[in-house]
Amino acid sequence: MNKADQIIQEIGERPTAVRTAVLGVLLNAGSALAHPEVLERLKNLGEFDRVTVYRVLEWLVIHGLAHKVAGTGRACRFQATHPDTTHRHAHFQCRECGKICCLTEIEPKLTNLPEHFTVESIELNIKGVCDDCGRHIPR
Amino acid sequence: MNKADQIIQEIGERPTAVRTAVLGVLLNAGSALAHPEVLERLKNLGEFDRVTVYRVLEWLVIHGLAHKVAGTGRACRFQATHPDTTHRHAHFQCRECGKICCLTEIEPKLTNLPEHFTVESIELNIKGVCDDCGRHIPR
DNA sequence: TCAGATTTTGCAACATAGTTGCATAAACTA
DNA sequence: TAGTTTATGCAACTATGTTGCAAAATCTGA
Repeated sequence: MNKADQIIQEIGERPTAVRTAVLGVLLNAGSALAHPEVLERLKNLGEFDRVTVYRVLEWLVIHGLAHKVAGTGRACRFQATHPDTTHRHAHFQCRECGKICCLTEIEPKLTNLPEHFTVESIELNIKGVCDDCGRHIPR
Repeated sequence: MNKADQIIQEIGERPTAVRTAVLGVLLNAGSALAHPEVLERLKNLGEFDRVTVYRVLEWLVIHGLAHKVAGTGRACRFQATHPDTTHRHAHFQCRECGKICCLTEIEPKLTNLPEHFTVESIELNIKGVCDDCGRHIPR
């Protein structure tokens, strides 16, 4: 059975064709994908409506199967939540290629947080130049 | 003389009417403002074109007089850089009222960053419920 | 397994956020 | 003050995302 299918069934929700396909795409991607990229990769798997894909991406986030990352551009990117990524981890976005990836080794530490704020999530976005681009592009 | 005017002159750039007005709005705001909010507040100061305001906001960022914060919505928010805010600081966005404010007391610490990534900026976004909303809205 | 209820999908239209090209206006320089 | 550069305003456009609604798919209980 499909990995994506399995994950959706495990949380007791309906593994429809679109959900399975979208989650599958996210699981296979090495980095966070923007909506157009997801749509592009779905073309190999069938015809899916862009609105439905938007809704499925939101659905995945609500059900904790993916998370939304705000990058440098205007578009949000989505990434499947792997069991080993906790709620508190960092994303790295490359200025050159725009790729976003999880840096699981980094644990953002909060010190001196004002007491009257209730914290629900922490996002640590690091921007710079990634390994690949740093090698190819002399600076 | 106007504070905004002065700041722009100090960096050796032209303090035009729009630039002074926009920077003034950002300086007076307690939190980061999205483009429509800036436009709204500018109405008291005269008629300004929305495209020009977009361009001025970008201009302020390029010249280091403001910084751009990605919030939960799609719109970017802009905040005047105060002398006491360093390049590495945190933003807090309230889930209820959407307000974004700087938390200068927090210093994001990076540990275990992979060596092959060149870091240019670090953004620590904390989401939750702010002081005001936490008091008014029982949860 | 069928009828009705619920959920999901697809389509069209709309909304929001931001960009581009270009002509005019303002500011600067010699 | 004339010419050059820079900034602004307007219109049109692109990108990203949302809403309403009807049709299709799925589920549930008899």
